[in-house]
Amino acid sequence: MKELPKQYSPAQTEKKWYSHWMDKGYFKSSPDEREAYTITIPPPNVTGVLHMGHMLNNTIQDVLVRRARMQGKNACWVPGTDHASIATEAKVVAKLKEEGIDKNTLSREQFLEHAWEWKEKHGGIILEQLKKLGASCDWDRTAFTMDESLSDSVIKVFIDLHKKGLIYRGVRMVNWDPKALTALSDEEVIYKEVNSKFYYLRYRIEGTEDEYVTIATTRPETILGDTAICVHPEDERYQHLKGKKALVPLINRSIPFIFDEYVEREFGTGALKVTPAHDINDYNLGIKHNLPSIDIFNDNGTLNEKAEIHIGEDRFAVRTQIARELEEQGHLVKVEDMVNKVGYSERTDAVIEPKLSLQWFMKMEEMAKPALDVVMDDTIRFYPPRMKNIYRHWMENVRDWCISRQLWWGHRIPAYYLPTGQVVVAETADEALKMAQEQYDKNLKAEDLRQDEDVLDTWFSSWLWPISVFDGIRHPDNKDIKYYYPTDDMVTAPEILFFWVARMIMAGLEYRKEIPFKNVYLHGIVRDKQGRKMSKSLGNSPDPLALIDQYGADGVRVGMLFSAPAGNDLLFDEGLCEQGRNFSNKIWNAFRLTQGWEVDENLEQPQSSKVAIEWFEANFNKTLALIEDHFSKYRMADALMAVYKLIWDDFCSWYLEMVKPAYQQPIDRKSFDTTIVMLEKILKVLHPFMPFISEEIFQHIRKEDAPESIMIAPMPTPESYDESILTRFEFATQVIMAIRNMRQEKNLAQKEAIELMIRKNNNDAPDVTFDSLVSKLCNLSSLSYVDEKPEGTFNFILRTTEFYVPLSDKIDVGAEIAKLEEDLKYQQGFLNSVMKKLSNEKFVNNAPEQVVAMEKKKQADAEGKIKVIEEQLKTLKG
RNA sequence: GGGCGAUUAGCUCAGUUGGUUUAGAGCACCUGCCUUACAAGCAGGGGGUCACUAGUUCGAAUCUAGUAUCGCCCA
Repeated sequence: MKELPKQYSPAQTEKKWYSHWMDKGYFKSSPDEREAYTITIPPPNVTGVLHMGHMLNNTIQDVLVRRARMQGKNACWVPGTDHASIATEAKVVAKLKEEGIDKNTLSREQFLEHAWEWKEKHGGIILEQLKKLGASCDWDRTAFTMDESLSDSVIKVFIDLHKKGLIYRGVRMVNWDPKALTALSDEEVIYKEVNSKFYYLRYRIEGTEDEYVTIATTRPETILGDTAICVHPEDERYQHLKGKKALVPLINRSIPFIFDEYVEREFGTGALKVTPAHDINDYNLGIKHNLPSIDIFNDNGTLNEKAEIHIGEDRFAVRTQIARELEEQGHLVKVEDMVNKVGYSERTDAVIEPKLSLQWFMKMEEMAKPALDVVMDDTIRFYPPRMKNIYRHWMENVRDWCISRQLWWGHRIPAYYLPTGQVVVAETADEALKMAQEQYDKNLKAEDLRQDEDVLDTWFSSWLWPISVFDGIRHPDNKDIKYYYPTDDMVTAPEILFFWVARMIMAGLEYRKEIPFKNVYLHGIVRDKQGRKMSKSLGNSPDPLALIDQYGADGVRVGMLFSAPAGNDLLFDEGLCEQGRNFSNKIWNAFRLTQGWEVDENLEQPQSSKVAIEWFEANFNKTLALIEDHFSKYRMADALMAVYKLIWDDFCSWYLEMVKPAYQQPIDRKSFDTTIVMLEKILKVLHPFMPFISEEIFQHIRKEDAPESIMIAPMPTPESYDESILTRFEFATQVIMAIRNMRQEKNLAQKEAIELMIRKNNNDAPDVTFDSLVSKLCNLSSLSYVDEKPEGTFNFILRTTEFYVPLSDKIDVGAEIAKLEEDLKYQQGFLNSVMKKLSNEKFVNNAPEQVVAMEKKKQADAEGKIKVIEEQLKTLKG
């Protein structure tokens, strides 16, 4: 016998098998005649590190891929990363700053050198971490959004959409990040509730000495950019202001009063300062009323010369100072505390400044429609389906997408400006020059053209991901794209449903005339036990790699999945990883048990083992069908729970106990071989969830002719089974549990053999199928059927069958009677509820036949049982 | 303010088109066990007016309306 440790230790095993799989190339996929199963990874940030969200996301994908592979499909999981423009550039800028280098002193080329250096150093760390988790990605296909083929695809698509008129340049109010010095999309802005001050300021009315109008604002520094004061046209308090002007405090600029129903009379004083350059609503008002825009901020959030005062100072410093100055000069009426929502940059946490600027936009309306349709008609299925509603709401209210970013790291916009301000869009500078010469001026030279300084939003490359990783934009007919596209499953978080999933669908329909994936599985966000999002600042996120060290990758995978019910946010609890580890250990010890058995070739198979096997096979097939059903609904936690119970409860607690030979006794050949076959089957079912331990044990028990690895072994498929053996076994377990109970109550050790007598009622024929098993598990010296109630025995009743156990203990008649009476009370209550239904004519007439029949059966069962109990009571009471 | 969703055992959640022994699971908890695979274990056990109110129905955790509380998205 092999030496096997009592406790399973994952560390060595996991390393060993992962490199074995890599060496054998089991993760690789290339097109062939088999059915393809494809997942493209939601690309994590290239310079990021693994967090709990990735753990969950990739565990789910690996389960799906491994399962598909074992089902005989050509499974391909494409890994990769995205360049994360803002996040990466911010990190590089910070790193340069530490080294004393200011980004502004570098040329674009110099900066990009630093950025690529950073990417080479940190890029891909996260992919290495995924290997620790067991991810079975085809690593040869690892893609990066700034790889040549993916970059070319982005540029090609930009040019194509520009030609189609779907990309345009326009002035818009954008979310400006003064720290990153770039525009952000709406989705990159996080609104937080903060405690602010509400300043009531009075503006003198022009041409008067002491007439004022009071407005309220949370941003007093922006008065320097005011170009009007707006009141409601029906507000009686302000009728006298028609045609008049007010003077902006401190700088005494004269601004008109305007009247618009936009103003809420009840809010503040009912008079609103209008700063079109710095507020989206004011901007719209400004357009309507033809107001000038005065942009008082520099890009970095300091004030510029248009502010007239405090030039060069930071907006927040100015807020404090200006409040003081306003007070000194008698313009501050009062200050109130208020809570309002302020936008913050998701990446830099800077307060967002609404700012007018010239940006590139993509029209969304036209593309959104078909992308909405394919989801609503279930061409693409969302799991959970309720996400369809949320998707629809967004797609019906979609706004144009601001795709330019004022950064260097990313895909530079292929637009070239002529000295005259005209613009040409072309793949290369040469082509741009040619176009410019043809369209505008044939004397133009290369140095006359200036390429746009900005890069494209990272999502503008990731929306092509399912196509571009197979190079399907540049080469639409290549073998890979034709074989793998559309992909099968997209596994991601609901927070990027719009950023990414919606846009991938648009891109797929636009460039392949086909959906990018068939199913979208949206898993929840990983939160801590208290329901808070995991974040660095809270420090409430465990280190995933430390967890793997502690519990094994298998254990952590189980822990993640257990906490992930379909589509809900999950409250992560380390205890679940511990449960996963304990599960590993349980499986390990089940395997150990079988390895300790000595096989006796001459031994005949006992009846108890024979029926145990029959039962387990039926049960196994039933569970397989259940697991398939869960998978078909993407209910991973439920599928795993079914596997967990199959192994722990059914295989370990029942089956192994049933076939286990007595201490130091040998086992017969037939039972042993079948047990090993069973073990192998359940390991296969387990493999997608716990790839390492299943491989380790599989290799120990593998036969010569078996597949070389469990990960390429065929997944068992459910076969038909005899349902009745399961119900009959169910009754046997009740008998066994009742006897165990009795032993415990009477303090009777398992070692002491007992007698069992059974009396059937209602002329029922005894079912002896599992008698041998009951005898074995309960250590019975004899099991017999009797017609008369024996004297001086302990007893229990199951359904209408009576069981008697003669014991040397004195019987406490009072206690027995009490127990029976309690049972009787319950049965009578139950019978009552059944009779209530059956005596209701409407029920009998309206309910389906089956339901009525079932109730009648309940009635008969209950009556039979009551009769038996009553008889026993009569005997006891004597 | 607009929309979406939720509320079932101490915790996290299942409960399919209303009917399957007067509601299930895992964990936690309680009791007894170091019984020769596993104490990272074994054998048992307790625990819920299905948020509240009204309605539809022969029958409601399930359908409808209202109330309360919470969450998410958008403005």
